[in-house]
Amino acid sequence: MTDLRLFNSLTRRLETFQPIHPGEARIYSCGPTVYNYQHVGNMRAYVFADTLGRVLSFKGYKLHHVINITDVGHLTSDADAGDDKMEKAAAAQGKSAWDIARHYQAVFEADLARLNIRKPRHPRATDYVEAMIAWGQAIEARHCYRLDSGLYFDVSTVPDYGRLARASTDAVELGGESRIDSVAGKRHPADFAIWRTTPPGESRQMEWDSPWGRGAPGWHIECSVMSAELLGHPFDIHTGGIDHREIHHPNEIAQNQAHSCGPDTGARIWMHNNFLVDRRGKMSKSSGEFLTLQALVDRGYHPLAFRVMCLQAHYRSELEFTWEGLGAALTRLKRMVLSVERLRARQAEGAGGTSADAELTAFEDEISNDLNTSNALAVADLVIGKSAIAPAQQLAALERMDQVLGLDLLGLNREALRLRPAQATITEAEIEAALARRKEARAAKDFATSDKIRDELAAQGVEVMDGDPLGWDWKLP
RNA sequence: GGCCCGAUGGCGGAGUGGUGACGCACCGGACUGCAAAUCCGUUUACGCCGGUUCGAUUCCGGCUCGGGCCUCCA
Repeated sequence: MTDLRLFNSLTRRLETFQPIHPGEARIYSCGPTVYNYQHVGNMRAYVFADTLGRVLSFKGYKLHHVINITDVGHLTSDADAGDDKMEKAAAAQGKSAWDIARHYQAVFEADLARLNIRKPRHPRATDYVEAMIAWGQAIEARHCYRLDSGLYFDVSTVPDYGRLARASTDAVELGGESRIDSVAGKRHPADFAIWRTTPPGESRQMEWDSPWGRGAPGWHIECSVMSAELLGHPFDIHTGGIDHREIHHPNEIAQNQAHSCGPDTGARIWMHNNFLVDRRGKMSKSSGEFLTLQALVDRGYHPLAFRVMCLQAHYRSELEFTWEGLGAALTRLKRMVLSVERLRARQAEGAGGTSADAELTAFEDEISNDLNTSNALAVADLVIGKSAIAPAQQLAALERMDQVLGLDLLGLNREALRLRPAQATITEAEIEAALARRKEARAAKDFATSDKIRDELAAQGVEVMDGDPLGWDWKLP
């Protein structure tokens, strides 16, 4: 079996995966704050985390995967002042913060399912507040100090703070002109809140009693606590978006070091996926407009086309989102699915032909090389096109590869990929009726009528496909 | 202002010190009443200037442009 080599952000090099617990792989992936919909850029992170998990399963490891749900409201701007996201959303929608969190968590989980992301554990931060308080108490004496606004972590008390971000404590301190006023009393600009005390006279919907007053936990503490509770420290791999490499994960590491009283970061390998970007830069929720998975579906693009799009690029590269690119991915997926249907029809031909062993080996080599899904996908296409391999063998190989690709290649069909755009003005029944009339006209060699019907359908976004068993498809923008 | 990353054909995107992935589009062919869908086949690239080398898209330096982080963020 090929060794699995993964890029560790901690060392900035490829490292061979060595499980801490023989035969097991334990992964923690930073999940979303559920105060709004997730955009497709967010979803790329989970396609990546899922692919990593699938590769480990493919290689025979028993997988323990956690994607947490941040349902505690954190702040919209400065780390220690400003509005709370969850409470702000609640106020805007006239619901409670708890309802907001439940709603967006449900939508998030449904989106994961539509992308064939296998169901990991989704612990909620609000279920671990007691443990967070206990963690804070454990590290307070040696690593924290109190201010009126809460309990703060002193980053100078742990070794190598910012190692992951490649920033030394000094560099952070000297970091040029600050664009944000820092909280009065903080010993160091990089110090962060373990607990945020609710200001006197105010109250929040989500708040708890603590030794530091009534308030809410800081954002960073939840990942330290939940990963320790659910996976045990140290665990194998911690994943997240590349933005977490600079602030959130260094802080998480600092907390872990403080708690274990040692240099250990809590996880052996830290991995970060790059952003999905558009012409103007990375997608961002705070900057207003953003694309949800549902917006793609509304336009008639199957969710798995987005997964193909993600898989075509390496997780460490920025990926450009365009509708043309999504359309290309959908076309590719359609053709792959069609090929599988064809292979299935030829399965009875017998077992003559070569095996697909060489391709399976090549496939494993690619995914073992820091998850080169781009090349792995190309190998899958190679299997489809290689007629020297017996159809049954081709199918078996594709089924095996799909354990990693997660495209449901053997379960999908062309009809399942034909999604009705939300703005379509014609119903499927009307289309079928028009096609029946067209069939009569063609039988009577009345091509003028036949072509007229076809033009009318085209005007309504429907593409007639006579030579295809499917008969018609939506023409996507 | 500080730190960091990227620049590959029409688009997206792998990868490599020397035989120029892959997908989509395009073009040609098959099929079709004509198209479309599908299948088969072909074409197009490595930002600029130097350096190292027998040879660089790949290594080094500079430049230009683009992006990220420094504030919640996948």
